[in-house]
Amino acid sequence: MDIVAALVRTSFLVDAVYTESAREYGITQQQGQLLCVLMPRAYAMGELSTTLRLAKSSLSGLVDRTERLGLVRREPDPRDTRGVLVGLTADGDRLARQFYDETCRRIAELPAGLAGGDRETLAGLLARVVLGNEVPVVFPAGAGKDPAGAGKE
Amino acid sequence: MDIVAALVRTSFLVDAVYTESAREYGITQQQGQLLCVLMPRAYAMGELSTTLRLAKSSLSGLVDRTERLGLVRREPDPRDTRGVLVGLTADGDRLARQFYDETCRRIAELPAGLAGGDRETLAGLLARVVLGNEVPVVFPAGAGKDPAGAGKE
DNA sequence: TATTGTTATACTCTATAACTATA
DNA sequence: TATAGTTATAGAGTATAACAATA
Repeated sequence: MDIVAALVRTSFLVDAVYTESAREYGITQQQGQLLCVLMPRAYAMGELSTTLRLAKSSLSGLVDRTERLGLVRREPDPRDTRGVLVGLTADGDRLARQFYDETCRRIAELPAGLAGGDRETLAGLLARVVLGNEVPVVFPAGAGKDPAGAGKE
Repeated sequence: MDIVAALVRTSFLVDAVYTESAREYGITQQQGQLLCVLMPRAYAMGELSTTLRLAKSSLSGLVDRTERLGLVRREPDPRDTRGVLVGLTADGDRLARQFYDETCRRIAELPAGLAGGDRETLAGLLARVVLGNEVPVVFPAGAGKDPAGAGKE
């Protein structure tokens, strides 16, 4: 298997786990991703649009639907009257942590067949790929409480 | 960056490249994936449903839309009167090869910052992850003509 | 005038449930 | 009765273009 097929099929696998986990928490993959991005802090719509690589109108709709679930909230941006800041509600924060922890747990199981040293090597190489390609932080490492089993590995 | 964040962010990155590439060929990511799966041979709807992890009605719609673009074709299954076989049309085969080659080229660029040996190591470790988790072959390695620059690496 | 964000509109994607036809 | 697919329906996701309000 060449590097391209390996990357694409790994991506497909991770995506399926992420989607399935979100589903079990009553949210969609996109909503889960939004919650994870917002875990450390509130974002302006424009920032979110860039981070999630979505057209701004697409993001408006995503925030609308997630707001309707009571998971995020729009607040005025004190530094720009035109803007809004999107942040987690108390419910959203609780769900985000649960979803994040559980999803970490499941994804951490994917390389279960690798020995500890190989997992370290894989993590290091992927980190270099990610950092070399300006990937926005859609999934913070070690945000919130230490996710079970995924903290330092 | 731990292994979980590395996997999720890599997945996000690969997904973005794949989607962008599809877009430039006038198709969606899902249609592109369908075309790639069908490159080696025709599939029954049920097989496709399993391979792409889609509900069968979701797949019916996807095939409908892709058929409307003239890229795939439904044919009766000679071995089961109830079933249909979905295969590429001549146009679909041509587009699939172009899309596949170009997408391979772009994804092969993602680990450009890694030395050849490190790329080999990464490919090997990811292959073990994929093979250890029963990922369907959504993106064949080396199907059709040798994709530029992604053949043996 | 440029930027921030929303609305209007039109697709695509997805799933569940009900259905048809064949095995 | 079980299986292969389709249809009906509903909602989520996405983008482009036009718009409102503020910088």
